[in-house]
Amino acid sequence: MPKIIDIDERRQELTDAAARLIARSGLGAATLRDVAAEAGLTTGALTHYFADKRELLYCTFIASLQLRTARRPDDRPDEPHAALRAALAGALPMDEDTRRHWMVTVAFCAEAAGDAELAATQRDAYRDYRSRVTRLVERCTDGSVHDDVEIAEQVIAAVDGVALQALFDPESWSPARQLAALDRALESVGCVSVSAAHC
Amino acid sequence: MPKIIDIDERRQELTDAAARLIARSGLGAATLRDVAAEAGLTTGALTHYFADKRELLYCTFIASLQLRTARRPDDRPDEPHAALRAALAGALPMDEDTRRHWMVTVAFCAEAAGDAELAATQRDAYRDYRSRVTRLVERCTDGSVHDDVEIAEQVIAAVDGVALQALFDPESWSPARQLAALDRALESVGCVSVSAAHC
DNA sequence: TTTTTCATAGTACACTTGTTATATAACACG
DNA sequence: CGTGTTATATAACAAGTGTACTATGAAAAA
Repeated sequence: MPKIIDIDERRQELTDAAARLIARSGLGAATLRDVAAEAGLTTGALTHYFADKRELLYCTFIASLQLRTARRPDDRPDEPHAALRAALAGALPMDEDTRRHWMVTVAFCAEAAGDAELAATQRDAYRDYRSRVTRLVERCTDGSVHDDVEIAEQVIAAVDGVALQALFDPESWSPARQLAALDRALESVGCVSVSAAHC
Repeated sequence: MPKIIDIDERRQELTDAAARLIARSGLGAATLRDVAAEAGLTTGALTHYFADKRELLYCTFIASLQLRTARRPDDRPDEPHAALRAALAGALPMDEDTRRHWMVTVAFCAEAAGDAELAATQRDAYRDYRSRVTRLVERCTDGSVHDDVEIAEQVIAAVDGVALQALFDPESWSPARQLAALDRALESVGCVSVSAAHC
């Protein structure tokens, strides 16, 4: 009867367009018309898939989060230290994709200030991230220490701090420098990975 | 001849109102009318002191930056390690003022995505911060090491990473926990301060 | 007191926004 | 081949935006 369309795919096209626009020109530039145009559609189609602008922003953040979490299942090393390093390196804004995710995150945070539900979403995303990294740390320490959570927090903080600086100063923060900072953080915490030489 | 008014003070009242509004309800809620009303004035007065909304946001960020940098000249310790620790602790969102500054910074970053001048401002602010912390680190290491800048970057990253997490999860990040994370970072970098006991 | 000059209020305007409603086009299915 | 259902486009709307303009008030200086 109806025109068959992959609704999830369409939604992702739209959230992708929103993310692209936010990263390129800021949150203020992400108007409904512009997002629709970026996706090659019009507001009519957009409102068909998202009730609000708020819902669009929410889904854009979630989609960007999943995109960063579940990408490149091929280069996921088995060795614990390498796995930890790879997971953390994936959060650094070294390419266009991770940069975009970071900009979406920042925009989301800026909007979450006055919105308790968005703020809770951001908080839970961080908690998930923390527990995931904690598991990776546990595999490294093999239960020999009792403060895996603290270690995870420390390396997450190191990575996010570097990311925040690198976002607006890519000249000072080449991918190599970002990785070097990550390795320094891993080293000073005792979870040294394989040397950075092979990168 | 004219009505004499402290123009700088007025400007600060307005940027304060803007910062308060941004921190409370997000950047989107910081409309010119609302900012003026928050300061007890009207848009007429606001446009008398700031040409644009952009200039208002810019000055709000700068003012928030200076406010955080140059506050409490009394509790600035002389001992190098304590001085470093105090400077870094001042960046943690442990009270309403620093929380506000962080929210303003996030909002500024979200807007700076599409504005090269704002982005450059954010970048330079970070560079200033980095060189200031580097000087404090130098006083700690006494020239015994050659990578003071790397150490400074590492502790800055640690602090900012914690701040970012603490912003939207204050339940998990009490001031004590934030300070503990800072001390852990200082310890693992070799710049241990006086014990956290006296705080 | 009078004059001058700026601070501020108030208001109007042009524009953009998010949203809603309506019309058209496309396509699966009987 | 209709036909009904849905995707999408178009258009209109009301609200709110930043900005510009004008009028008023207040106070310092003459």
